[in-house]
Amino acid sequence: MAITIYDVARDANVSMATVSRVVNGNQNVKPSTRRKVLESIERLGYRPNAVARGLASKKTTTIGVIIPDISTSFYGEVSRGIADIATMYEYNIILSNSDERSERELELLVDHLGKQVDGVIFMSDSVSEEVRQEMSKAPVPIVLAGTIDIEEQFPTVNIDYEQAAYESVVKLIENGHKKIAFITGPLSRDINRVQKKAGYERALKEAGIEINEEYVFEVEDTYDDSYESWKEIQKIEQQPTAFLASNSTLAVGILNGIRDAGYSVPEDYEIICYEHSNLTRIVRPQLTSVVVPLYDIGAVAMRLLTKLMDKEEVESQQINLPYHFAERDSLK
Amino acid sequence: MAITIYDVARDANVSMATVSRVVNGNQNVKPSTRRKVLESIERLGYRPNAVARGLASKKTTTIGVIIPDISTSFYGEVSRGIADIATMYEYNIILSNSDERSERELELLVDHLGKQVDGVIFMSDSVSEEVRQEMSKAPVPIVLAGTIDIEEQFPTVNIDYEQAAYESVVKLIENGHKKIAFITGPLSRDINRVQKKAGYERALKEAGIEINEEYVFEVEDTYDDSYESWKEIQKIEQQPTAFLASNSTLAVGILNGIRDAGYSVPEDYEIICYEHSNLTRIVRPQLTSVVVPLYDIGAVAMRLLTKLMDKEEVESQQINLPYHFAERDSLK
DNA sequence: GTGAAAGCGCTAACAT
DNA sequence: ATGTTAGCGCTTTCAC
Repeated sequence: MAITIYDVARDANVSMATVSRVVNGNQNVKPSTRRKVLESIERLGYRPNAVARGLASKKTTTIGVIIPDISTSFYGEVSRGIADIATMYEYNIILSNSDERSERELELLVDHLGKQVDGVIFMSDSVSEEVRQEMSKAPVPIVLAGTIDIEEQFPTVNIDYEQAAYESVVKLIENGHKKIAFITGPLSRDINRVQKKAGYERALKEAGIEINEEYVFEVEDTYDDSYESWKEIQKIEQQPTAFLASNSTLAVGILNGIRDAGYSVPEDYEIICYEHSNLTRIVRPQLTSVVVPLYDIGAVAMRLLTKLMDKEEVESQQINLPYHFAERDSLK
Repeated sequence: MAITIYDVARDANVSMATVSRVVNGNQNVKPSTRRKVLESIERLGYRPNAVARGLASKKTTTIGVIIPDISTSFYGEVSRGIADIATMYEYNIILSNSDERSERELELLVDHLGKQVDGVIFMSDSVSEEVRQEMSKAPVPIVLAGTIDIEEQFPTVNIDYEQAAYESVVKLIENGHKKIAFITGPLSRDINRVQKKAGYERALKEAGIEINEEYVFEVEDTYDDSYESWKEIQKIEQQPTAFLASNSTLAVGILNGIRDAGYSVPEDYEIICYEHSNLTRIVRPQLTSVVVPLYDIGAVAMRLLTKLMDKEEVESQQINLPYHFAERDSLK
């Protein structure tokens, strides 16, 4: 059996309460008794039991993180931002993958809440109705990171994807393009449909360019799917001459499709994309992109959550972080 | 205040013990009472408190995962393997990043153990003496994943990196190379020094090729460092003609260095590497590589941990998974 | 098949 | 400054 607070109390000739006080850094302890207790703790090798502490105090210093897939560079980077700030505020993280299955997200939410987490950071490409309901009933704060909440009901940290798409397409238009394609993951996801596609369309509309649904390529969010999609794109009679890709993986798929077919970027086609990894710098030509501050999205979301858990006032619950363009070689 | 087991008991006119039994699927409950209890649970919206359960039962159904950096593709993939098997066995994961700082690893170990995890999966590039001691004292099983334990003290899941390096270099030798370089992350890490470099040297020795320390390039484990290292390599009077890279990121750094300088792969230089991401398929030419089954390493480690936690017999504590070569275009 | 009761190890009033 | 005590919500003997 492990050493408990009771063993320490007896060894140091004080009460459990006093031991608890020194362990928790309470100032109401005489320096000499503190020393005595610390010595007993050291000698016996006492380690507080966080589970017992959690039950008694109703705080676990643990938060839940529900994420689509930790093995992607996008979510890996966001998670690191979350984790670093969590460490700073001495929270542990329970991390679970949802694969964006709403049903699984629901299970995980219930599961994490059952573990009495003090807060939750939720990531997904859409917030389903059932998930929204469960989150509404949650007894602890929840922050969305890199996740669109069309109802703006929950605290959220993002960039303005719509504006970024708009500005990207404006660049392409300024370079003389009129046949601009948008290659994206599933449009069932709010982030793709309500934000990125909307910005793409706004730029076209503003330039008086007719929106052509044939130029919207909806694929699975994988390199291979994007690579294959090039074959479809080539079949179109009115070939697009420029691409906005909704992430670096898709952009690289198209890029390789183009180059393996013997064409050149940016001479024959220009490409711009959202950047979610260093892939954009690794390929040739390097890709001009919207740099999404993934780490910061995670870090700021976690910081916001700490404030919410501490019941501090927060000015804004819907945070949009700045982004910038990395001008590289896939635009002329 | 949330609904407790006591509320359910009263509502269903049974004792707490009975509620506990139906919640835990104990068969010693009459179907009719079970139904009654289930109905109360449903109506009141009762959710078991896992913290209280953990305190009473001394099992938290949570494991600790200590990982260098979740934002790398290597560890992201391993983690996913761990997480999927953990889900299967209904364990949650507390995930923490150590950045491979031994001091931090120690803190995390103590921290996770304090949270009463039922087991730990530990990843690092070496096992320091202090960490080894703390792990030895741990009251729960610990499994190392993708991590070399030179003392073979702890259960471990890996591939035979030494043999893989050996076979890789043999391929290069068979292609006529005698000046073969090894580009690697810090040699302070056991995995690089004791395994990969050793295999590299064994192949050379066996072929009667003199080992030249000038051909061992030790860099930080980043794309940029590897890319820059090419400039150093070029200064050598006796240029190497082939490379073994200890991971895909370093391989791509060298590859781009070579190509940006106007040389060709595989015509001027050949490259082979350990594959830790799909980068090898994305770059041109695609890289011939040793495919490391990262997901499986995580999955098997977690499966092994479940057996250990259940005190099942396990035949072997040191598991080496199979690997294979992906023959692509960076070798002639 | 079901209930009573004693903890699990700690925190947090409340006394003193 | 320190001690006493009542829980926190559950599991787990042990009776019946």
